[in-house]
Amino acid sequence: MNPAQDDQRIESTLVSVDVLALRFAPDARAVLLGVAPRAHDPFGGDLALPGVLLGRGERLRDAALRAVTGKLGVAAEAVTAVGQLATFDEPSRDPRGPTLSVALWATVDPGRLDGRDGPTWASLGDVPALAFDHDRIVADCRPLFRDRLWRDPAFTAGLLGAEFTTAQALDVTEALTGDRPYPANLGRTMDRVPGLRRTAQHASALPKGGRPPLVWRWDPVPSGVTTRDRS
Amino acid sequence: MNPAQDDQRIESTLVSVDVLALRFAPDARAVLLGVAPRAHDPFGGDLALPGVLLGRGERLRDAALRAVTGKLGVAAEAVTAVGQLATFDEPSRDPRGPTLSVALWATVDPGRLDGRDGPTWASLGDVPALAFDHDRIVADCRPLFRDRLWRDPAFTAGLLGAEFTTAQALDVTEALTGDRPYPANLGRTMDRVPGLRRTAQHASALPKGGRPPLVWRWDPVPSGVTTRDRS
DNA sequence: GCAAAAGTGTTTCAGGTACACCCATGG
DNA sequence: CCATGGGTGTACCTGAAACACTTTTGC
Repeated sequence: MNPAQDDQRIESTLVSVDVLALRFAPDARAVLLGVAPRAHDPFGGDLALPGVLLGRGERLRDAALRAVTGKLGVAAEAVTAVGQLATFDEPSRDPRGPTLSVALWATVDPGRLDGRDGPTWASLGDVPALAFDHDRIVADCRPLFRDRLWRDPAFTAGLLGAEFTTAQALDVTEALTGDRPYPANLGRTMDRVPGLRRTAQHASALPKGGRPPLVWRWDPVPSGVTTRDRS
Repeated sequence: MNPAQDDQRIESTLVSVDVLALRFAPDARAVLLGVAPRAHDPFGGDLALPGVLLGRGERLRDAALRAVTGKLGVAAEAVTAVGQLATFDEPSRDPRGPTLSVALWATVDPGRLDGRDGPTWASLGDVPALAFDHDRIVADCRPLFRDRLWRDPAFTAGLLGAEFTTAQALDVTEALTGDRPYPANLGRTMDRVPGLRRTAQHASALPKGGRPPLVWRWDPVPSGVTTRDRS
């Protein structure tokens, strides 16, 4: 109707990128979420998801890496994959003013973590109270993890690593879906995952005896920080 | 590590909201996508998805309504539901500078459109070339529609209206999934959709004869612009 | 009554779930 | 050789797909 109607608005919203950094801990047999105490107010000292403000022209994945390296102290090389989850637009979610929050997931390879373990890693099954609306973000995104496991190869490979055993796959599945599948059925599920192969190897040395589990491997994938995101 | 590390960046990215406005046309038996010629450069005159810059503190859904009313000339009351799709962060997607694009869907009730049909409605099966990266946005979001149909009640009810026939349900399903289900099977699918009920009524007057299809209705839902989005 | 289009019931098949059984290891 | 735990094969069950058949309309 009004032909002079224009795109321009005086002030634009700030965009923050909040990361749900996931890491599988084989020893604890749990999937951990990276959280860090906030350095400044608001919520100074409280635990929160690592997040940064998105810079002008910055890619979401780059901002996510910045958040994970800066706030969690995780080396960039330890981040195996990054992907998109959802966007939260509640204007009052940040007391400093309206801020859009784009939630991303990132998977961390515990093998590539440098020594000192600065950040707090909370078990996904027992996440402490977090600053801002991060509790809600975690709650809303948890079912999205469940959907991605075994369906999104980048996510799954990022979480489990290039090589893993059936036992570890069982643990991860239990952590993300809530119940532990029968090993036989999970094996068949994994057979249907493109790019995933059984190897002839068996992992030795289980803590308490038992048959050594099969080793699975992703086939060609060059790897690096991969994601099949719209960008 | 560096305790003085700060959230603040000098300049923040602009956020645009681009809307995939869907409308079911019972006569054409097709699902249409709302597109409009751009008023200004860049891409002046080219067709594009309706989009606006997100104002400071503005909700995504409000921006989407602003886009649909302003760019498509659709009355706000005709928008039956709004929801989130994905975020696109390619920095070069807008020649004017880096802009984040949050893609939303909106459903439009053709019955509540005011007379003059300003906007172009393109069949989802035959979308013309669009400005910016909107071709890619449409391509990426199309499978998301398929997932939402019969699973997201807000989306489904928004698209089909409060009351619809089996024949219309068949048309919509075919438009969104690519193939037409057997009427019997679709009926059973709809029986499993929460809130959806068969009525005793039959629609009369088919164009070319044939048995009059059943009428389906959503039960209590107050309606209005509904969405079950994280916000 | 013939064509068109929905609705009903039934068959079939694939997928997932459950489980009984076998195998390999530590003690 | 026993406990532990993964692997193999198989039975079962649910849910979706396909189709024959019936019902209701327009011409």
